[in-house]
Amino acid sequence: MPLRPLPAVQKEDAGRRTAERLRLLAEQLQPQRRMVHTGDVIYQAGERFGNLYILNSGFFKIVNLSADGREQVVGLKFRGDWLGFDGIAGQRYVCDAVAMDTGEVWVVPYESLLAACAAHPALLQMLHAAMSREIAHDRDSLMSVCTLPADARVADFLRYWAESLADRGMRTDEITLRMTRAEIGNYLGMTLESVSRALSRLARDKVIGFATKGRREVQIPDVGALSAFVQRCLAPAPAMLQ
Amino acid sequence: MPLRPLPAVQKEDAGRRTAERLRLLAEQLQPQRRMVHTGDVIYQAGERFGNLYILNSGFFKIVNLSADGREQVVGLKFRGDWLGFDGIAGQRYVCDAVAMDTGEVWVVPYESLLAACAAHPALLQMLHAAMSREIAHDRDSLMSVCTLPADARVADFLRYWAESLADRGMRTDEITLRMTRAEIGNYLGMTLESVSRALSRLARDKVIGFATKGRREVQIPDVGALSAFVQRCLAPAPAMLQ
DNA sequence: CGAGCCCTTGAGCCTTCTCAAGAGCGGTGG
DNA sequence: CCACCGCTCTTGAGAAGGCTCAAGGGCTCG
Repeated sequence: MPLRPLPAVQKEDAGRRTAERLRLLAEQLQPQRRMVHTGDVIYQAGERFGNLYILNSGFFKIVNLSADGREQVVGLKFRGDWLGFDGIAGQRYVCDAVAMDTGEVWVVPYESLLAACAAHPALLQMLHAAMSREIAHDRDSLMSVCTLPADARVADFLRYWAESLADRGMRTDEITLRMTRAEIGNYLGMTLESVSRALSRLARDKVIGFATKGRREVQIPDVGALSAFVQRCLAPAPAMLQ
Repeated sequence: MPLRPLPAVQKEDAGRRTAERLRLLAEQLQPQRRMVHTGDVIYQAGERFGNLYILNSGFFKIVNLSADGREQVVGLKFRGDWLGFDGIAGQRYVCDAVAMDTGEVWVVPYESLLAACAAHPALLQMLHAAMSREIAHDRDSLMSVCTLPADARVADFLRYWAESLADRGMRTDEITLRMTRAEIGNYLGMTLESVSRALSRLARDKVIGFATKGRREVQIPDVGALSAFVQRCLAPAPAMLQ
């Protein structure tokens, strides 16, 4: 039985790849840069599509709205991620993109991006890779929500957040959740109380720790322990012997 | 309160659009055509990426596999849909694509597609629109699973299936589910028993009907009734007065 | 120092899952 | 032709995970 994701070899160059990609994009697209602050909305469902956005720093959440008023966080975006793909097909965005922190986004008019892609095939490759990654990740999200019990979902969420940071060369031993319990619960399909209980259990099991002040900072001494915790949730049989 | 999706005006030309798109693709890409039968696997997780596929007829399911052996249906594909986007980023497919019926897929080598796109910008537009649609739909799936109770999820699933057929100009008053209760449950994050109970309830409420023989065929006299049922599930207050 | 959030924790309830039994349908072989 | 087998589906009863409701504590900011 295969038991570990093992996300390929990339230790010291974590983040360098992202930085390199961003450098290339900046160079070839010369995008307009725009500072954002917590709560800023970069685009909104229903708004006419025109730009894609590249996140140079900060964090974003993507919020989906249904016709009947349900509202759900369906994605999280980190440095190097693209935003706005959902708008291409219908020429209107179908989600809101909301900043969860101070940061900088690059504005890339879709039409001029296409023009640039025609000249630089590597650009097109990056665009497609970004869309592909988003599709693959959305599916993983769906699988987590569908197949994991609540506690494991929270653990997997933290693992995902930590790994996203690690991929970009950022610290993961102490991370700052940019979301309230309610937002996390919304993203994971559970209530804020359940999120809180799950975090308490993770802390009790020493899989995570809380900083001295505030429960927004989470210490993750070992990301692998989070994966192990998920596995433990999936194998309910305590396996008394052997 | 906005209460109805109202998916734009497209009655008699439903399906014509799809057919037109396919005609264009066939013409410009001259793809290799490949017949498939129920259970055939077009590509598999881990396999080296090279081709995208366009579904000309039949139905596919996309199955995601986790490192620890969980398996989940994360997508359904109908005529005109593209398959294989998940493989672009990592140069390996990360899902299985499995035929649920006899059908025909067109094989489109990614590299030659890019070459064709360079010559025909409309092609690139179609490619991006397909990827964009997939991203938007994956998010809707996540929202359904996260925000709807079991019964509503099943109703919404039927609505989605019926609308997918309608968009392609196919009948929706009587549809044949290509999936077992177990597969539907897996896709929706619930057990097969819950799916069965939900379908029974939908039938009892006359929102759907079952054909004389076999419970695989579902009669949907009015797709709108499915949406209404979803709304009813969301508004638990019986609203006794007024 | 008080107001407004956000978070935690408990108790009871409800939806959904689990386990189990049985029916319907289709295929196979005696 | 019919008996049998395997698979799928339905339905019930009981268990349980997660939700709802409620109370209380901690931060932050004015």
